[in-house]
Amino acid sequence: MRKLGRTPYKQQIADDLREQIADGSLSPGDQLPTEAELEKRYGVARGTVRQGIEILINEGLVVSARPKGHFVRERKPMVFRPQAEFRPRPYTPEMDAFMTESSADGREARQTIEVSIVEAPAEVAKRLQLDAGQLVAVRRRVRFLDGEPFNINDSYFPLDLVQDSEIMRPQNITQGANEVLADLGYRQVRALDELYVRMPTPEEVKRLDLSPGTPVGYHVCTGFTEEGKAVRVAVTVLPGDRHVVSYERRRETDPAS
Amino acid sequence: MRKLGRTPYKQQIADDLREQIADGSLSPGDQLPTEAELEKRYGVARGTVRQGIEILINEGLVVSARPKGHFVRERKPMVFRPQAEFRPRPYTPEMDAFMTESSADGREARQTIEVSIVEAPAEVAKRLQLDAGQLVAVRRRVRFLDGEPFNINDSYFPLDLVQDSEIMRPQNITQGANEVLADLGYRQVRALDELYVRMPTPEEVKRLDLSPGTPVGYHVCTGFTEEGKAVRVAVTVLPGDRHVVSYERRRETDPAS
DNA sequence: ACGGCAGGATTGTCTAGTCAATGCGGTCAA
DNA sequence: TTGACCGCATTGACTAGACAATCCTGCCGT
Repeated sequence: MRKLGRTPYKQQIADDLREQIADGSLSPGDQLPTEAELEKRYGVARGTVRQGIEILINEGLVVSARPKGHFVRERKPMVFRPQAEFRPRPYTPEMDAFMTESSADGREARQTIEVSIVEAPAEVAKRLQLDAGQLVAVRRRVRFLDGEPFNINDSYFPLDLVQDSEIMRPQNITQGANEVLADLGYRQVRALDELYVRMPTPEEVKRLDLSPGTPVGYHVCTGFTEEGKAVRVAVTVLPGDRHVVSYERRRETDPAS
Repeated sequence: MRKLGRTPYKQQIADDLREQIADGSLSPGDQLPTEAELEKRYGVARGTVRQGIEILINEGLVVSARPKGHFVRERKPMVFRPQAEFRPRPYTPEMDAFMTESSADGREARQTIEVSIVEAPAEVAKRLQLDAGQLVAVRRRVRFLDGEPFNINDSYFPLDLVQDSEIMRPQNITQGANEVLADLGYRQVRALDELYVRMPTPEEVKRLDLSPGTPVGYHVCTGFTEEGKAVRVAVTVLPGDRHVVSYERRRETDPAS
């Protein structure tokens, strides 16, 4: 029992369980066999079993609910549509066909808002074309659905633009921050979206109550006025298990047709 | 040394090292202290040290190069621009300001192509408005940059549309598969992009040679003709450590202005 | 009927060790 | 000089155990 050159036990355990999850013998929400059970079944030490399960946890397939056991993870993403701010119209009809499951219907929505003035983080300063250390206003929001944190949205504005405006008040802005900016003379007509895929920082894990093995989409949106001035940078952190990012595109500048 | 209620040692070790990575005392490419070294430094068993490092590996911050040691991971993402197929024009000028680092300049590009006819996977069938099990043509590509696998792109087409066309040949299509489809009378004018963020499957890990702790963006693009017929589903797997997804948007249907 | 408490099942943390696998550098022979 | 080989440092896999933490369940007393 001490020679290698085979696939490690932990890997085999992970593979077997993953297979069972894939083929449906274990459905989302089901409990996995207990560690003791697997220990017996495979004839290995508990530490090895745990390492096998650890693999699945880090793949986001399993969550542990101590001390009840390990469970197959459930995943129900919600649509995140960056375009909505410029084009609030509904999806193309074809969309419904495969997106009906992702809706916020009947769920209780809520958000916390916190406004402050900070030195622009390098990433933000770069996009707002400011020097490092210049001050910006930031509206930090955490959005909840049914009491669970759903995503983080931090919007940064050059301080001189929004000083004393409604944006500085830590309340819900009914007509939207973009409209307020427009009223101030900074209507955004273009935006650049960047989406990074990575593992969350510990801080994000805490703020969003993420379980291990949950990657996040890190969405940075920079809004520009007609004159090409960057007036807003919105950073959104989207837990991968709770979101689908969606865009619609149309062909432009047809060369033929 | 046997009472808990404190933060676990493994967590502390991970936190300390993460901190050092964040503040620059450990730069990308640097070697971490060896396990033996950390064992001594923290006065814990080697297993505990390993668990601490494991955390960072799963966060994508550290890679191990056995038996040389553990190293701080390097990350250089490349821009992925789904819009390019409909709008090959360059970025907005502002883009350069913070995207210059992400370019393929001077790197050797290559791809493998493999064409086959398969039963449509459920996910694809749904989007192509086919019944489960109907046949589709699929072009599977793995794209390499400097010999390293960079992303996977599988494009599915309803079999009856592309039968005997150039799309069925496992070669590079110089004018692009979309042009071939257009020549066949199925010009795409709209597309729907969906982007899921998740951990890779073991198969994806193998195909893309991903190191642990690398999440992927799972990009599904459905292309529609003028009549609203779905004629193409492209599934792209984007390793998070090697890509930024980018979109440009413009305000439409101005209500005011 | 109800509240609290004890015990049990289960996962979480950790120790102290063994042996395997691997890449690198240095030694030594051709 | 070159190539083969050996040893070493390091990480990888695993064992067998101990004790901690946590939630649930069922019992008991009021």
